[in-house]
Amino acid sequence: MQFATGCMGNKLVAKCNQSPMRNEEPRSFCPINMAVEVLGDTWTLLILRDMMFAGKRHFRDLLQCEERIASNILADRLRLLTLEKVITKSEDPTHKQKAIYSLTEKGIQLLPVLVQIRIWGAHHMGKIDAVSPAVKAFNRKLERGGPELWAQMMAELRATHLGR
Amino acid sequence: MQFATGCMGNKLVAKCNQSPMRNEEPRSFCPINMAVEVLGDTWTLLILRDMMFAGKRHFRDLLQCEERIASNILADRLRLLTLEKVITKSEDPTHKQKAIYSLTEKGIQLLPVLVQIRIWGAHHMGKIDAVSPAVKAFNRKLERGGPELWAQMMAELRATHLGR
DNA sequence: AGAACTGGTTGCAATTTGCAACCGGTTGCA
DNA sequence: TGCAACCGGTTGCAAATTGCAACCAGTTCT
Repeated sequence: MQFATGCMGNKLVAKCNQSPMRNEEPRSFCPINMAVEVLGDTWTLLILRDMMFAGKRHFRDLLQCEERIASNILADRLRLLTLEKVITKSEDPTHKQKAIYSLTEKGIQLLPVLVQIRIWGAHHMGKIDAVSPAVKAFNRKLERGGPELWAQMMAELRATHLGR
Repeated sequence: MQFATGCMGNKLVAKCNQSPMRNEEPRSFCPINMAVEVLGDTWTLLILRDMMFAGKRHFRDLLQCEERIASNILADRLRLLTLEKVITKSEDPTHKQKAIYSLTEKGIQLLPVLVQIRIWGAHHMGKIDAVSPAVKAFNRKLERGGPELWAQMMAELRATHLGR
């Protein structure tokens, strides 16, 4: 029990609203499939988006996402991402009850995936007038930037999430 | 009714085992979210994987994927992907009952997304000994290849799927 | 002291998934 | 010609997952 903040008798209970404990065999060992088994749902990538692009690292912040994720789903996804070592959870020194979620190196290396998804989405799904000029400009930058830009962004994430 | 092959009185019935007709508003207009609303489930990306990397274009072929997708789910996802214009469906001239699924330009431009997912999966989820040397070699090639390689692969897909 | 904020949990209804059986038409082969 | 195998699915049902809204016990702010 490394982080026994908060409520509820800490009885290792974990039944409600939770995806399987991820003990099961993967459906196959294809790398794409293994990745999809972690990322392939409606919320996980949005959580990572908010951590990467919006700098959100607290439960309450992540809960405020534009798409209105439910708190039980968020809790479950954070648990799974932690289990998969895409993120880690630690205490916030400034507030006994606050948890800080950080990207691991594994998580940071998802940035190119997110970037490509964003480029594709902006290109093919984007309602032009529904996005602010600033966002549009950043999309263009991402498209032009290429691997070097991603590397730079990943370096920044390493600085803030891994303290390097 | 453009393609009335097969069975069932064509009564436009569509109730069982189907995701919503996708008439609903998106949860938000964020490009990543809009993309995730199309791609964010456990099967869609695997179908696209098989179309892109394994050249599968028939229902029966796609049904044979390693992960054993159920036929009703496959039918539903193909319907959604068609609705989203990621793929198209057409008749096979050699066989009245065969449908050919083709990637659209929108679908082909998902290749970089799939490639990044594959790279990440191979890097971070891969059981080293569970993958053939040929696949491993191709993974390395993808990693080194960069945007130029993707462009080349996309050109090949255009040739076979769009007949250009 | 009380209000507001912290990271969640709980129960329940509604939706989605997965399974297995099945369907009617088409095609290849003997 | 006849029949088996193949074609793209559909159907009904049980099980799992999602979404909602209320709630909780500590902690911090005022």
